[in-house]
Amino acid sequence: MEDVAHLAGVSLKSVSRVVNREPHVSDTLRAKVEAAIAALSFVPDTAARSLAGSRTFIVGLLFDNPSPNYTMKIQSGVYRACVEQQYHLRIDNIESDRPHAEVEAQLDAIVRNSRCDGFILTPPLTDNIQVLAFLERRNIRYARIAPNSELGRSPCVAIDDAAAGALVARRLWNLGHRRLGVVSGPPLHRAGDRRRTGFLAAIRELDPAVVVAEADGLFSFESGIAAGADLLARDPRPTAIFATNDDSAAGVMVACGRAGLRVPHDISLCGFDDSWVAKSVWPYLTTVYQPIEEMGYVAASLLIDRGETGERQVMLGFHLVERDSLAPPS
Amino acid sequence: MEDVAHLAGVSLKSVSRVVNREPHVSDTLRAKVEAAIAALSFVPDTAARSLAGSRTFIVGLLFDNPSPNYTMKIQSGVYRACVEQQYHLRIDNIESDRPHAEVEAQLDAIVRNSRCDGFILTPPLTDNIQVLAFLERRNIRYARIAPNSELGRSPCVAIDDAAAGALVARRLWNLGHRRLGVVSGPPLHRAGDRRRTGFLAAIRELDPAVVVAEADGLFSFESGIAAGADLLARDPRPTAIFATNDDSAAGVMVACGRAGLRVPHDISLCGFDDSWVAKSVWPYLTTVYQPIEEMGYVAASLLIDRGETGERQVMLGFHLVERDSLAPPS
DNA sequence: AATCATTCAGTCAGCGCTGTCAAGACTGCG
DNA sequence: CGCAGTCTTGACAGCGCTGACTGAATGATT
Repeated sequence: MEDVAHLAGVSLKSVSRVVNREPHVSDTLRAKVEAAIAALSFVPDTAARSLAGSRTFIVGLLFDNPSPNYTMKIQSGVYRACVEQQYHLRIDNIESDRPHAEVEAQLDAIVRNSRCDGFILTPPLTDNIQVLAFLERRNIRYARIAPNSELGRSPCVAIDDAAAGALVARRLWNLGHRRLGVVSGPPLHRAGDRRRTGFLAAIRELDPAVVVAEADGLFSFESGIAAGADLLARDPRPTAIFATNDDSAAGVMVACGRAGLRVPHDISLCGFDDSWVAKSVWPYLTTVYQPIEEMGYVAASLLIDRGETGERQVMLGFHLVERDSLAPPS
Repeated sequence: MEDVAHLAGVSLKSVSRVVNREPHVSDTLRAKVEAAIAALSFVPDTAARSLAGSRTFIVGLLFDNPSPNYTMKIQSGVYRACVEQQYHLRIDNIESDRPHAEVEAQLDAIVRNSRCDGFILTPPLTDNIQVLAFLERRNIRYARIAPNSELGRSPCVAIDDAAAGALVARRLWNLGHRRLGVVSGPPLHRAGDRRRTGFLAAIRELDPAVVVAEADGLFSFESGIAAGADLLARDPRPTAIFATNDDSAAGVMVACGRAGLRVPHDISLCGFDDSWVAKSVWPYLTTVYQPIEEMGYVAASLLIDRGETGERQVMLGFHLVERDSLAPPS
């Protein structure tokens, strides 16, 4: 930095001002400094910055029970935001199903150790009141991804799961399906539940007389097989099934195969997530895309911007990805 | 740290010595300091350590084209090693399929920006000579995961892919299969090729007269469908197929389904990786487990140990995970 | 014309640790 | 018993940057 200051003929502090985009810097000075920075391809030292200043230029990403696909996508979005803003990304893992005290200890170790500027929370951490309270007590900023409660409590980013469920409902309805089935997610997964209730509500609105067959799923492939078998055994048998995530949809597809039913000729099937499974089954799964990578990006941006911009709650879009698992009832 | 020194009645430097496990520290002093550290639950400040010293306590993990599953597993292994050694993990992404100069620029930005103690390289970066040369030119340490060439060039960790291929060959042979098929990986994936050649060599040894049907795959689901269809059309039709990764094995399974063949009753199928796909198909795939998470762990340990321990090249074990896709020929 | 507010640039201490050097306490050996 | 050599501890500067402060110059206000 000294070299830069020398080359530009200004003080160290002025270079610092330019680097940090502080106000009260004249255009000529800024220009000189920027030229010098470019000439020397100067990069400020993160360690020194965080030691001297109050920021650390690190955002922490907290995970729990990583579903590889989801986790990876969130991470790459967060990473992209970090690179753009010259921040670093630190990953940490929490096992939130441990006893209270132990979770607290894990958190404590992480925050002591990493002095992040803030954390990004992914489900199920997102709705873990204990974690939220801990962070608030320590006065640590955090942003949440896909929270299910107390949206105002922190910056957060999500999609409208109920509306997405309704979208699927309308699509199946418009195809002509009147005997519908739905596979739920784990009991505590509120987002999954909102997909289900949104679906149900939309059908009820279309025709209150239609009853939708329901089966319990756990968002796993295996649970999808069971739920599918369950649904297929109903009388009358559904002509279309909405599984609230892709893994269980893949399971339902296996159940269909075992029952001798071909997708989509004999039965239509729709998943949710547009995860990697959707293209690892045959036929390729029609599913709802949710912008997971983008959610990571937005969450990180929210955190880094330090509330300078207005929006604290961001709702992102979603859309149906039409592939090969939907058809009119035969 | 000052508080610790005070409480233990020693100098700052002595605390530093204990924290860094430096030699020439008496047991009594160490004990005093450790007690004080525990009492105050002191955690050294990483920023200050890296500013003052030569180490940064950060290991960088370099990725390219993340296959979510593999990437996640590597990452969690590396993470585990980092936590144990009080290091931090930084993730960075390289797009190595760009032109030479651009890759160089990406690398340059990363090393300038993050001053890591070393990097961990995953395939295909592992065998990218350009990346290796760059790091060496800058005198930056690195460890490689599953390299295919110049093993001695750096610390690295891998499995014996050829032996794993041979293991599959013997298993299928012992089941009684004599008409065999194999699905290869992408042309440049050397590890995949060694699985294939290891398989072929083992069969040749068992009976030189047996010819193995071969089909080209790309490690993708879709390519597996095509390769499976190809193999199934041969005359005589193979009774067992070895796909050199799980994704293509899943594709082969679809091809079998479409051809009206049931796995494993009509045809046996073996994958490789024990990735998450292996349990997202029905029947569950018998496959070769390779300790991906462990490879990440070992690579990070190799990097952090700074060559103090002897082993620079570590070969890890693998084993067959018997699930439901193998049976004697019908 | 005098006063005050505001913008712009610079000085300097110090963030929390480690590397270097030096001094004191030992040890072994002639 | 003395001297070189080794082990153990401490003093202190300084890593590269930023926050708090100071001072000068400019503009706005009475």
